[in-house]
Formats: sequence, C-alpha cells, structure tokens
Amino acid sequence: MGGEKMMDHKVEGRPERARFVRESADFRRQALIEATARCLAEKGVGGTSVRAICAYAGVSAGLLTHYFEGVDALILATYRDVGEKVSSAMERAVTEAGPDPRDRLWAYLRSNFQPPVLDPNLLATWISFWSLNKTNPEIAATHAETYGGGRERMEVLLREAAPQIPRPAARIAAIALTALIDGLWLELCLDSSTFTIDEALGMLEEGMNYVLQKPRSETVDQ
Amino acid sequence: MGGEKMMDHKVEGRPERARFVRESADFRRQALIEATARCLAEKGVGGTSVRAICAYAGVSAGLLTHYFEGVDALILATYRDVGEKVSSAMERAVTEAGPDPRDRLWAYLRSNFQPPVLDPNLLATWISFWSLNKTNPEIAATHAETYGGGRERMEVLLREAAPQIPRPAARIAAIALTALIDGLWLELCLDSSTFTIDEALGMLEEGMNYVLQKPRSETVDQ
DNA sequence: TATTGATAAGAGCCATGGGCTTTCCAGTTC
DNA sequence: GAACTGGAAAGCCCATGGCTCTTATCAATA
Repeated sequence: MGGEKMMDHKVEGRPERARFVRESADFRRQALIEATARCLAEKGVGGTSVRAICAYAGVSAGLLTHYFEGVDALILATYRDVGEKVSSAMERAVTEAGPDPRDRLWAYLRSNFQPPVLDPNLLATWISFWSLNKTNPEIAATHAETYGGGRERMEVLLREAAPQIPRPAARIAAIALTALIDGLWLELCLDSSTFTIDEALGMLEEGMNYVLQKPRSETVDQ
Repeated sequence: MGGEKMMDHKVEGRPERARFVRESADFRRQALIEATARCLAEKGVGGTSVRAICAYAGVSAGLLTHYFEGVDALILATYRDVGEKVSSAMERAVTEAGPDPRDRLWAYLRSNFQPPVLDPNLLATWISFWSLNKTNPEIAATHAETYGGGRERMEVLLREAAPQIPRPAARIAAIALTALIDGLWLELCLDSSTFTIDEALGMLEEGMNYVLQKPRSETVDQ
C-alpha cells in the first residue's frame, strides 16, 4: 500500500540498531543447535524458550524462525545432532580399540562413561528429550531410531565377541546392557554423589563378562 | 463498609456463578495431587499448567494457590505422594512374599513391573520429575531421599538373602539392580514395543541370580 | 433462623512465550 | 559506485501462564 509513511527525519534519535555479521546458513543452524543443547542442559525444558536459545546463540530472536520451522523443530534437530555425535563418538572408540572383538565390545560399552559422551550437560539434555517423548511424535520416532540403532550395533559387537550366543539371547543381552547403561547414566546425572564413574564402569564390565561367559546354551524352550 | 451498594435486583441478569460443594482440605489436596500426576503423565511438564491441573481436578484455578504455595509446591507434593505410593506398594509385595529371604527380594524387585507400579502414566510422571531435577533443588532432594531409601531397602533384602555378600558388594549390587530396573522402566515407557514386560522380568531375574550366586569372595584389593 | 467465617469461583493483572512483520544493513552485481 | 538481494535485528501481536483479588456460596454455630 503506497502510503507516504510519515518518514521521520531521524535527525538525532537514530534507532542505533546493532551491527551484525553475515554467516552461512550452516553456521547459524549449528550455533542454534548448540545453543539449544546448552539451554536444555542448564535450564531444562521449561527454561528453553526462543529468547533463551537465541541469547545463547548470540543472535536475535527472529532468526530462529528464519532457520527452523519453530522451536519444536529446532529441538528435534538438536536431538538428531546430539544422537549422531554420541553414536559417532562410540563408533570411533570401537575403531580405536583394535581388532580384538572383545576389546571392541568393551570400548563400545565403556565409551558411554567417557568424554565426550559422559558429559553432565549431555545427560541433562538427554533427559529433556526423554521428557518430550510422550507429547512429541517426532521425538518419539527419533528415539526409536536412535535406540534401535544402538541396540543393533551392540548386538553385532556381542555376536562377534561371543559367536556362540544365539540371536535371541544376543538381543536380550543388548537390551539388558543398554538398560544398565541408561540407568547408571540417569542416576549419575540426577545425583552424581551416589556412586563414582569408576564404580559404574566396574558394574558394566561385570555385566559384559557375565553376558559373554554365559555359555549355558540351554535354548529357551517355553 | 456499609454502603448502600446499588443492590441490583438480579431479576434476570444473575451472574450465574457455578454451584459447588464444600470438601475437606485433605480431599482437595489429594484431588489436586492426583490431577497433577495425570497432567504430568498425559501432557508432560510443558502441558502442566495451573489451569490444566485445576480442570482435571474439577475445581477453579484459584483453588490451587489456596491449598498450595504455587504450582511448584504442588508438583513437589505430587512427587512425594507418588514416591510413597510406590514404596508402600513394593513393601506390601515383600510382606506378601512370606518369610523366605530370596522370595522377599524377588518380590521387591519384580514389583517394579507389576501393578500398581508398572503403570504407563506413572512412568511418564516419573520422567517428568527427572526432567525437573536439574532446575528444582527440592525435587532433587526428594529424589535423593527416594533413591537412597530404595537402595538401602534393597541392600537389606540382598544381605538377608545372601548373608555372605560383604557390605560394599551389596551396595554395588543394589545400585546395579536399581540401574537395570530404571533403564528397563525407562525404555518401556518411551517405547513399549521394544521388549515385553516378561522379557524385562527375565532379565531382572537373571541379574538377581547372578548377584546372589556370585560367591567369589575375592575382596576388592585395588 | 440469623450470623459468621472459611471455602470456592472467576475475572483480572502482569509477565513471558511464540511467531510475524517491518526495517535495516552487508555483500554482490552491473 | 549505485541499485539490488537476502540475511539479520527489533518490535509487535496475540495467546498462555502464574498468581491475586474480589465476590459469591456454603455450612456450622449461636
């Protein structure tokens, strides 16, 4: 609408808008994702707002909607990003463990309790994701993917380390070890004074040894 | 103030305020607590507002502040209430298990996966509490109490079932079993299609047997 | 039965949140 | 070097949230 728009002269009351730098889309997206992770970790789900995220990222509030559909989409992207970071770090640990299958399995398991996976902020972020699972179907789908992928990977490593284990038993063992890890992880995050990381590693190692050395091949005949 | 107050005749423009019944403070408090639990379970932390809670409880929004300091205090009271319900249900299971120490321990462990403890809504509520742990010190304190109490109880049952287990080992065993339970619980809540409750019970039983039958008393000499 | 005082309802206030729009600026192109 | 393009900053609008405050209602008591 071509109205003449008043056109105030700005002789001295200049709005003084902040200068800014132009960045690539990838850079901004990544900054927003990392800011979201920090926000979830430090302030919880309730404190994770558009303004808080953008303040952490050092950008104005309008940018979030410019790069993402909304705050929900950004949280989902953060979930995916964090999940990939974790699984790639674990995979790296496996690669660095060398050729021995047992070493590789142990490296995979213990990497949950070593940097960069064992990071208080990361744990807190993860709990936030869990709490969104019920109300956000996309979060739930991403969780199913992440969990399923991790369990399958662990299953493969298990069968490589102990080929005599039958498939169904390997599945159960992977589920149990994952549950043990998650439970220890959870409590470490909620109250790190309950036990130490070394103690957690000890429990995990004992669980792995039990699963591997269990040679009783009494097939489940129910 | 004895003003003559206009005294509108209300011939037909009556405000029509809703009728209500008078209830005891305990009744209202309990109704609000149960509404909060339902709200947390169904709508998550983000959807748990004063209005939502009071709608579930069937009362007006003003009543929440009348009976509790605020919504945070109500959530804390709900946490305490849920925690007591769970622990009393587990204690009941132990009592009903009879005198055999091993039966009692197993009853305690398996009660986590039986009603009323195994309730999808309860699991979701619990995750909500976990997600509040970081930002709410009182929630964190309540968690520490609840977790510590459960672990100590499990430790006692463990040592009654297997007196040869030394104290430090019993502590570790209790922590590990609790972690296993929490991890299985968590995943059952997030995605119940991953495994069945019977499978979870099987894993838990195997864990208990391992802990009990482990007679190697090689004391930890690091 | 009239009084009284606590319980409950519901509107309202202020703050915050999310998303949208407008305005502005930095790098590009002709 | 001037117009152009699109990224970026603020401000705006409306909805929601927590909490308060006033008013209405009920039940027990004198």
